[in-house]
Amino acid sequence: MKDIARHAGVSQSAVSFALNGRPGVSDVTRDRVRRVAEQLGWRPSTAARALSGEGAATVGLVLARPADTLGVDSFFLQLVSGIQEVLAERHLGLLFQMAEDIADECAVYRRWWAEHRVDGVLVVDPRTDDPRPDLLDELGLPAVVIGGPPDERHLGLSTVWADDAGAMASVVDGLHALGHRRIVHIAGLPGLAHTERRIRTLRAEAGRRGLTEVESVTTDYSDAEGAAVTRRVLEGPTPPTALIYDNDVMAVAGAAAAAELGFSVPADVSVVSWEDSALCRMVKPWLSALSRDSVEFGRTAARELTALVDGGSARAVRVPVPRLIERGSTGVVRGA
Amino acid sequence: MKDIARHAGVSQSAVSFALNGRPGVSDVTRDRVRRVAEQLGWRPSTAARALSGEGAATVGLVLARPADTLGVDSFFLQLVSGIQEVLAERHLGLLFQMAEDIADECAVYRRWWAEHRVDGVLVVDPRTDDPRPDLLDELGLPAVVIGGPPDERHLGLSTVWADDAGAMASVVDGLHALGHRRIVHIAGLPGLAHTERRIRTLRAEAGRRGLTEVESVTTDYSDAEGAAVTRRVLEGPTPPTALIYDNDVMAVAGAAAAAELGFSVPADVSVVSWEDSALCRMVKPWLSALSRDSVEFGRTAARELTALVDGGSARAVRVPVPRLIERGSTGVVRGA
DNA sequence: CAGTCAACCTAATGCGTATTAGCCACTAAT
DNA sequence: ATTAGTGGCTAATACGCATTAGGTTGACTG
Repeated sequence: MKDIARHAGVSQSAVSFALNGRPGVSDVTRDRVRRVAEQLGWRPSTAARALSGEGAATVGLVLARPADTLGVDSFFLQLVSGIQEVLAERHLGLLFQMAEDIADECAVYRRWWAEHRVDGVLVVDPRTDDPRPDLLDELGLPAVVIGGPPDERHLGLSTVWADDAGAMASVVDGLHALGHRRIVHIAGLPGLAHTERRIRTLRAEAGRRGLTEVESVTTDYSDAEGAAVTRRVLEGPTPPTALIYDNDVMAVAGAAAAAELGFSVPADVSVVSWEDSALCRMVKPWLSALSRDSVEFGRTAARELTALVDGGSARAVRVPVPRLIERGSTGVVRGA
Repeated sequence: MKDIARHAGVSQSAVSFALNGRPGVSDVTRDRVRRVAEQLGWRPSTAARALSGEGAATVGLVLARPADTLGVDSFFLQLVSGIQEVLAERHLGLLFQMAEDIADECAVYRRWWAEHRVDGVLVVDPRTDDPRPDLLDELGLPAVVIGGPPDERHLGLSTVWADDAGAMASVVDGLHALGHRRIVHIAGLPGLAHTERRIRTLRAEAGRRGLTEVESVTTDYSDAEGAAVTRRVLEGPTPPTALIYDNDVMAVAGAAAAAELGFSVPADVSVVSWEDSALCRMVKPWLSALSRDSVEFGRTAARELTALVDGGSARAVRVPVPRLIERGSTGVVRGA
């Protein structure tokens, strides 16, 4: 800015006013300054900006998954892609960090806050009994919880969520209509909020219909556990006729395991994946899956966070309920 | 620091000396200051640090892939996981950005550089005729090219690479020993450096053995193109007996396509995937794959970048050649 | 006992930006 | 004709840290 001021023959303050659209300089001076700045390829130093109270122009995202459980995943990159799209427009940076566990993640938030490194954070994989909302509220760090249930207890936190309960109800509806009475839900990690929500809803829906042979089993989302649980339940005395998997990886692995045991999909057992991706179309038959727009999910979350950072008030935004794409893996119960 | 100074009864300078291990304060004072800092939960403001010449304590990574070609991927997250591990130790942040294309990516580097936002960058997906090394050299931004060939032309750039040529040679060796003479290589994106390297090596190896029915076909890495190319070559007059896929997604899709056409794997056609992941064990038979330690790859790259940022000189580091894991998808040629 | 030096500390400055206070010339209003 | 107001600018300050230049004390030396 010193250089620009010199070239344009004005003071640094005038340059600042001109470039930030503040009053205090004439239009001709403003234009001149802008041209010089352009020509010199000037960009404000984020450090200096941050130091003079403008915030860090950065939001944070930490992913707390141990490195070894990091498998094939399409959701996360798509989510980030959507987030980026919105952040890039506003020239906001995304600081990304991986953590070993939630405690580690909290430490990262604390550090970021103390270092004034981020203006806000995006929180993923909300849990039941999650310490993060409390912490972020305490720190006064604007945050958007992605995938969590609406949270009225924390006034600084926005929430972006899909109605898992509604989706689960519609899946059960569909399977029930096809004649399925014995359903097993191969769920994800036990501590996650949406896992518990789906399990609860499934139980409620089953109760409403008087279905007694419906259960949920939690896993670590891996193909190995997905296959193992599938084998276990199919080898039981009264095998289920429908399997609902909480992600695509387990669904594919589970379908393969079922085939190995001699169960034909969908004649003997129907399979539904709670995540749609290319994976679901790599096996025969193609898997029926709940599809959602993960990129748009990311966009929405980022938009909420920027609103919050700009001083807006927190709110809960609902994204469309995932839609069931019927493919070849679901059908009427044999003999029904 | 003002608060700490007040609490400890010394000047701000003394606090700075004490906390940064500089001489100029007695040991007792140093301890006292440190205790106070600890108690107050002090962390240096990155903005202020950066402003006073310490660098941004951040490195950048931009991924230039259009959002819609973002498919199932295990490599990238693992790479980032390794990168993080090293960066986190040194309390360096990772600024992540997605870009539409290489030009966009270059613009991001320019902006980051002008804004003093990063101390260095990690460059992925190097291309033949890549504009990025020139740009980064010109900007004087320390950089590590991940997966590129050693580059002596740019003195500020380190390179971390695996010997694709060696790996390709060993794969061809293996297939040749099994009796394969007609091999098709379903390659990745045409502009990428490693794609071209593998293609060149395959041609050279074929030439050395007098194999005339060996070819490479470039794709966009998607399951759709992987399957399409597979169908096309298998339906030709003299179908190949071995297929080498540049990633796991195409390998799986290709194997499925082959099966649909009535080709049995590996009796009629052998399949090798140039990327190992859970995917390769989700299909029957399990796919033989080239396995590499992507996490370690990331660690190495991050280590090189930190060395460079610390003022070290550029160099080319070779990571181990990917190893072929023989599973059920490769075998002797029928009738051999 | 004055002089020298080292140890320990404080004061002052700079980094690049935004902002606030102040200054000057000129116009409009009383 | 004086005053109040205003547009257009400059000077000065703050932000939080690192660093450099001083300054004070006490011990040690000749």
